Amino acid sequence: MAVTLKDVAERAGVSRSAVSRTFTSGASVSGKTRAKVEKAAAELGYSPNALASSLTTGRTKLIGLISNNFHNPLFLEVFDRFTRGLQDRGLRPLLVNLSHETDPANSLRMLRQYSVDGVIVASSTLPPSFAEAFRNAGLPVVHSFGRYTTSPDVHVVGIDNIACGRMAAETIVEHGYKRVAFLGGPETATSTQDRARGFFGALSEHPNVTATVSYATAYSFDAGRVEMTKLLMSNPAEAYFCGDDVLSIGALSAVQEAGLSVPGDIGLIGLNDMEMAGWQNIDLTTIRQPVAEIIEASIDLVVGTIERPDRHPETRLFSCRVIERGTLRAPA
Amino acid sequence: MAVTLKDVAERAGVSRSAVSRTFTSGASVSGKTRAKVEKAAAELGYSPNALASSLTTGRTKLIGLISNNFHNPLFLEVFDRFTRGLQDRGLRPLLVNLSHETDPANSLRMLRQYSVDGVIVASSTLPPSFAEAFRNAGLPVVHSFGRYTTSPDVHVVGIDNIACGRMAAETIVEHGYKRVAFLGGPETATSTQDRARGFFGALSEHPNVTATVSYATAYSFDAGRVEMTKLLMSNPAEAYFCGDDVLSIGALSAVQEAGLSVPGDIGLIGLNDMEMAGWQNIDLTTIRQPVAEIIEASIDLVVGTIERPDRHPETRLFSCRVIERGTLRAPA
DNA sequence: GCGCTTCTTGCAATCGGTTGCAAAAATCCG
DNA sequence: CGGATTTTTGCAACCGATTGCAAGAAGCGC
Repeated sequence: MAVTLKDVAERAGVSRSAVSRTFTSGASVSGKTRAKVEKAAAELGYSPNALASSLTTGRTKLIGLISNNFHNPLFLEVFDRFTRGLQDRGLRPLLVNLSHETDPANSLRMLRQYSVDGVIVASSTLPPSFAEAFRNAGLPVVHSFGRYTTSPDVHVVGIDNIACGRMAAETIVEHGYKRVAFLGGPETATSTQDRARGFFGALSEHPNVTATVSYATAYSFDAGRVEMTKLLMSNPAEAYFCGDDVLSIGALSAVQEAGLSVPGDIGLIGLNDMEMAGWQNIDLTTIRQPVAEIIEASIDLVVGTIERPDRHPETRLFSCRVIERGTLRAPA
Repeated sequence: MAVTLKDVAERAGVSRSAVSRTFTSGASVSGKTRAKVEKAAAELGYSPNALASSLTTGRTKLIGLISNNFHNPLFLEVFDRFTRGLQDRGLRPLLVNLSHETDPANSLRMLRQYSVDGVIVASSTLPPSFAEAFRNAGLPVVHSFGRYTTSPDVHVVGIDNIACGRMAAETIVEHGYKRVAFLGGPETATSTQDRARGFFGALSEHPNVTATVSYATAYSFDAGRVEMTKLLMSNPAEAYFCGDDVLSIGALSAVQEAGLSVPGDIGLIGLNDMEMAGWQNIDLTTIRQPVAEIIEASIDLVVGTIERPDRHPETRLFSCRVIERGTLRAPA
């Protein structure tokens, strides 16, 4: 069925090596035979079998893309950019959906069976040990949207969640709020922990501002809505920094349902700047995470590590910035 | 670096064939050698190279998953379910992001290079010819969310868009609206064409209801918002059937910005029932597309066709149902 | 035209598996 | 226990490519 190297060689009247060489750049072939081969290949509709060649070259150009964030709308953009970015460099994403699994063993085995050249872990909730398992198995790996550590064992690309927490605090204070709060995601998520630390750290420099904290059970609309509904029942704060955008939108919904106005009665600021945050009927003030840059850097790093496997683990953090929309009142 | 069949064979003191056979189910191996092999394999941490074996078996267990819908939030759920469903059957999704390309040639070449066992085209906007190109190349293919045709050349799984259009019309009429309209996606999208046909077909049986039509430039929030803003400037209809949910939400935003009330002044009904439609601060009445069933059927069909390549092309349509929320007023 | 260097080319081994075949071993049965 | 049958096993060829090597062809300078 499929046309192989041998078919082309026979048709062109040359050896199989000659055909192979015309298709690998930098090999020595005369113009004459190259022409013959290309003609034959075109007539037969030949394209080389990448898997067979991977056997000898040791490169499959397959990249394992692992994620457990299939419910965060931001990740549709993440997958879009990853797949495009990888394709542009001639790499193919082999997608692994982690769902509720947190043990790397299965994914590791599977990705090794397919001899992926490298692995990208795209998740803001998986622990550093997850990505490390791949590095320990000798696979180039990058943890995107991962936690910042001062001495990483694997490449990490993402944002400085502590700095983001600080930025949120300062923004809220600048807007004149005095009684503020952090409405985090799950308390076990490292991103929530870091954002909380930054948030309260910055507030400690503003003794006239009081702050409280609570945690939603998930980074989800419902969790945000439920938690905010609860908060509204007893003396809520004037402004909330929410763990992420989808949580914020849930909280926003709760506030509106309670008949209160945003930002008049209650201010909100989110984090991510996912697409829906900009929808005019949501209009969420938020902190933008530079997704495109994070993904570009992740791909660069994994490619770089494939080329130089001993490359030293590196952390690349990108700075975020506040996107002012309609859920915080005008600055004081 | 990697441990191979040969290493295991040597360690276990058996032939390479023996090792291979212990790892392929249904092969003849005695309990004794199997035990020796498994022990050696475990000690060495061996797992067979799927790509190498694909050379002789002709099966890679790789499935090309092609899509160009990386901006429709519904597709995050689609990717979630596809990747999980494929994984559960031991298949691996090789994701292809079509972006703005509509020529199958590149994807086809690439997927053949990787000898995928089958292809799933997940797109509501690509023409039937796209999927057909794969079938013509001898690859098992299923078009998910594709257009219904009476004599398909490839498997198609999706919904009956004409029936959905009819359902939307009848729902709007039952709710007592007399001046209604269809706000479609791009006029070139087959899904929009079919929904329009069903919508106006059903309305022709209600001579006392007047209907108009217009088209947004894309299935997107902005396009919906822009088009609705325009419509509101001159004698808008009382209720709109919008091409899909994200378009509907854009339209909803435009109506709210104009200071009109939904469903009091203007009614809206969407299509898809994506997650955000159920968010309480959106609360969109819409027609639910049974995504889970569509994806299950798609996977079944592609697997079935891999097993029996001559299988006759089949169309599987799933019925939709109205999800009543808050953007249509109570029935008359 | 000759000797030398530089390019091309084909052979054959190899990558990591699978599988048909025939020999060897184990099992069955009377 | 012996012969027939069934199971297990290893050999060797093969899947579709790449690549080191040595031989052959071309190109060079004089």
